[in-house]
Amino acid sequence: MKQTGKNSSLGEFEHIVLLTLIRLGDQAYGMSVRSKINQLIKRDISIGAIYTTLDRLEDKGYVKSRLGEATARRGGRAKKYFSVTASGRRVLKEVRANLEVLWEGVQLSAPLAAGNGR
Amino acid sequence: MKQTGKNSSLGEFEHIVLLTLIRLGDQAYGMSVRSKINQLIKRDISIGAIYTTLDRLEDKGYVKSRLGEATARRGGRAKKYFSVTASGRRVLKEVRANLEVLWEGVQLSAPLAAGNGR
DNA sequence: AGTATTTGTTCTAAATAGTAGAGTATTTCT
DNA sequence: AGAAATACTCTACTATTTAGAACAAATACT
Repeated sequence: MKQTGKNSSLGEFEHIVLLTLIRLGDQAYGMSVRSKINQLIKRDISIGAIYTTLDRLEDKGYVKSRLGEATARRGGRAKKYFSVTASGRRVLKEVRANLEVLWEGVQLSAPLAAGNGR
Repeated sequence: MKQTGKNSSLGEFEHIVLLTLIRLGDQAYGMSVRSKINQLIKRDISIGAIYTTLDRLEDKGYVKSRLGEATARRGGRAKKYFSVTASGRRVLKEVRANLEVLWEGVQLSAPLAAGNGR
């Protein structure tokens, strides 16, 4: 009875988006996710990239969405809010655990023992 | 003068492979990378997946390879050893830094207010 | 009212990354 | 020589990432 719960992995960007959604809480929607990512790490992602990822994440059941109402500001049209599901949090936790194992003991910095080059 | 040093990011699996190479040190070659990954995180990757990723990583300049000699054991044919370049370490460092920022303050665990599960 | 501007999402197309597995080389053991 | 073991190559395919134009809806301005 292989309880192989799928290859619990996340694409690199899916990982980023999921974390950002959690960060933004109830203020997470396409545009805000985009600017938050741009703010947190220096990476300018197109808006299309955000939505395709959000959609895929929803297909996988890692996020769910709800439609909001328009706000009273110029162009403030209805937003589509996203939130991370329990399943999404679980996979995030697993990915994190794997990363911790993989990074454990890895020392980047100085190539000390490399035999003084040559 | 945009010193845009590329979108320093790494695919999810590239990330894993790079870390594993560092772990294995001078004993890193296709087959050992595969079994090491399988050992560290529970993930059974095909051998083909390992090599295509290794090749791609080499194209990007994140790893370099050298050919070893055959060892005196049944089937011990010549191995192709891989090592992470300075550039590879650099990108790894950047990815790590980004991940740290993204995870900062993110609390997964208890959905306290979620209404007792379900 | 009519139109420009702004905020926001959809859709489409294309490039990059991830994955499996069969095929090919060697090498030792019997 | 033939079998078994270790290792790498190659090919094909699927999934993820990415950009940007198109579309929608709401307010601001004249």
